Amino acid sequence: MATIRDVAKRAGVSVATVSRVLNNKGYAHEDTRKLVNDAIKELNYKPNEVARSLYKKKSRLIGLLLPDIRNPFFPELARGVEDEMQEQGLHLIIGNADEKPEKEIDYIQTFKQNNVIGIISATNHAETKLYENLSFPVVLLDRITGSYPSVYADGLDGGKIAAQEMVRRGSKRIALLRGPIELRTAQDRFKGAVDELCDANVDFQVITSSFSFHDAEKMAKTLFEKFPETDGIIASNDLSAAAILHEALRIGRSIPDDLQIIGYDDIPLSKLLFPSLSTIRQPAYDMGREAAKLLMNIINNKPLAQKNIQLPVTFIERQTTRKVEEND
Amino acid sequence: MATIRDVAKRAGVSVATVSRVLNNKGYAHEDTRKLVNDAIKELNYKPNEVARSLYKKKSRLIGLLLPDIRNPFFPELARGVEDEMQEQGLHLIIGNADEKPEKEIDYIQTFKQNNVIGIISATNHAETKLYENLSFPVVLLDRITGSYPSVYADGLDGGKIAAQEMVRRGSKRIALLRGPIELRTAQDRFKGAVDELCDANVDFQVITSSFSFHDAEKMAKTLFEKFPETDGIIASNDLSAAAILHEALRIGRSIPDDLQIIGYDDIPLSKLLFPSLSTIRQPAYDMGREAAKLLMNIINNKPLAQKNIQLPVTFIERQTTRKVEEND
DNA sequence: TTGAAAGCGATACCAG
DNA sequence: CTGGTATCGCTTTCAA
Repeated sequence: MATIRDVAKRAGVSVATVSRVLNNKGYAHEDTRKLVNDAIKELNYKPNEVARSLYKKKSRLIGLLLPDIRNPFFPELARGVEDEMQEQGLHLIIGNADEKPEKEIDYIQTFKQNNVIGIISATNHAETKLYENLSFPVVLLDRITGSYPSVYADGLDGGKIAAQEMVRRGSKRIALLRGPIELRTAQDRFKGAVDELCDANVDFQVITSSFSFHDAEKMAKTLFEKFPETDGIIASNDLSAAAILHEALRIGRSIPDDLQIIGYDDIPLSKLLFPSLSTIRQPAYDMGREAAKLLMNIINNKPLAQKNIQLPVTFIERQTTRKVEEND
Repeated sequence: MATIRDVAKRAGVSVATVSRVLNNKGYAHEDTRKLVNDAIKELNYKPNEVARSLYKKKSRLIGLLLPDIRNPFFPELARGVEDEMQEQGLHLIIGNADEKPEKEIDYIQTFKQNNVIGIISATNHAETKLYENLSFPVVLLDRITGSYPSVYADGLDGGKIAAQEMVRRGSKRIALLRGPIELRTAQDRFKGAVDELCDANVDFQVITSSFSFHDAEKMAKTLFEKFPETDGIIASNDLSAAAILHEALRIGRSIPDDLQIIGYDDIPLSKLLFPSLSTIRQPAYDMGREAAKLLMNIINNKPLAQKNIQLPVTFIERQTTRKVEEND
């Protein structure tokens, strides 16, 4: 690999000049500029990011921390972040924390050691001390705590809409899944639904469940054993909803006539389920993009319109809910 | 952040000594060693990977290139790679090439510039020149070309098994999906199936399809329009199979009585479909781990038992295929 | 067994 | 407008 020295020699100038041209900083005569640029092309020179990073204590890397790369919701977020960063000439180190704090610590360490200029985190432990004393900004994605800037979807509204749609379509004995207690986003959608259900003339049960694949199946079985009379289920995410749908069909429930299901997230596979899953859509890709933009604004010291960006959610009507007449 | 100088000062030794202790290289008196280690602990010193990397021209980073992070098969591979690397104290930069060569080039550039010590690639363009002239080893994952070491599952056998099971369970008019022509793995499973079907007393049709989410639905619709009399479908991957299953149920086909479906990959969601999807399982997680091990062996100049590692596939019987008596 | 000093490849200050 | 040079934090000869 050619170095800045090679370029300088070839162009017949000093490394300082090359550096200036490279970074469009300080003066450089038009002619020398051309000389340098030609040399750069001829040698196919690319600056060494490591050397740059060492001096400036800043790389062009962003750390992205995901809680569970197997849940299709997160790759979708990642795509949004990635696309936005790419447009800004930045790159991502994606870390999968796997819901384990040790892994998370380990990744944060790596991020630090590689001079990332910022972190976007969607893990479950951002409230803890892990993120303290960092010399670069942190943006939370799909997560909320008091202290960090964040991008998330409106969980209260999401829960509310889910409950409304469920009631409106006639379910009377509803099971409400409550995601991980420590996740503010999970609790928001839960609360939103609870509030709405309390006001409605329906019975409902609460079942606490994790977000992960592994637990979803067991949870689904238990649900139908304990509450066989349930005629409507508001799931905490699409993964759980898929497991529930599967189990419901297995035991011969008729969907949506006898049992309605509403998921949460709208992961790509939701529409491939059969019947396709009615769900509350979180704009995952856009959330990722917004988080990336927010982080960049912070890094560049741009004034922030708002520190916490909330995106709207929408009800996606598919086939696990019954049709009703529209009366707007 | 404390530097090696701080440690040296605190321990009352030179930076050279600290470095030696740090890397267990060269001599160091037991007492000084302790002195240094104490200082390291007290200051909570972590070596600056960037500086290290600049001097040695080697980082502790591995590049992992994925074609499509939204296809759940790939996160599974990634987990395998990640876990193995983590055990070796290495870290991953995951790049999502999105099936676009520009993105791939861009990531390879980033990998180079950040001194990765190796790349594991699962993209669709490894045959091209992108990977030439790299100063570090490349391992292909779920991909095969002549020139690079690789880890993959036995596609010929996979296709063969799928066809056997399909025929054995009584399908007579089979649609065989053929994945992307340029992917050797896709063609292997296709060929394996074709060979088997040719030998059997059945009709079959070939339909070419991509692996992506987006195209799956359209393809499914077309399939049933063009070949309504089909009674067995061998899909090119689980995503396509899910789309086909969805469409089949939508148009009222009875599964598996009237139509059997066999997928490929065994992504986590396959068992959550209803009926749950019979499929050919590729050991994705293990493939990831093996690829990581292979790469490390190459990096460490260990003798290789084999340059190309083929893992076995298995038929996972679920509910989109009919039961038959076992006669081993 | 230890330390001084020369890099690694870039940036940025300061002098000219 | 341009060039010399110290510097970023670490590793590795080479001498002592």
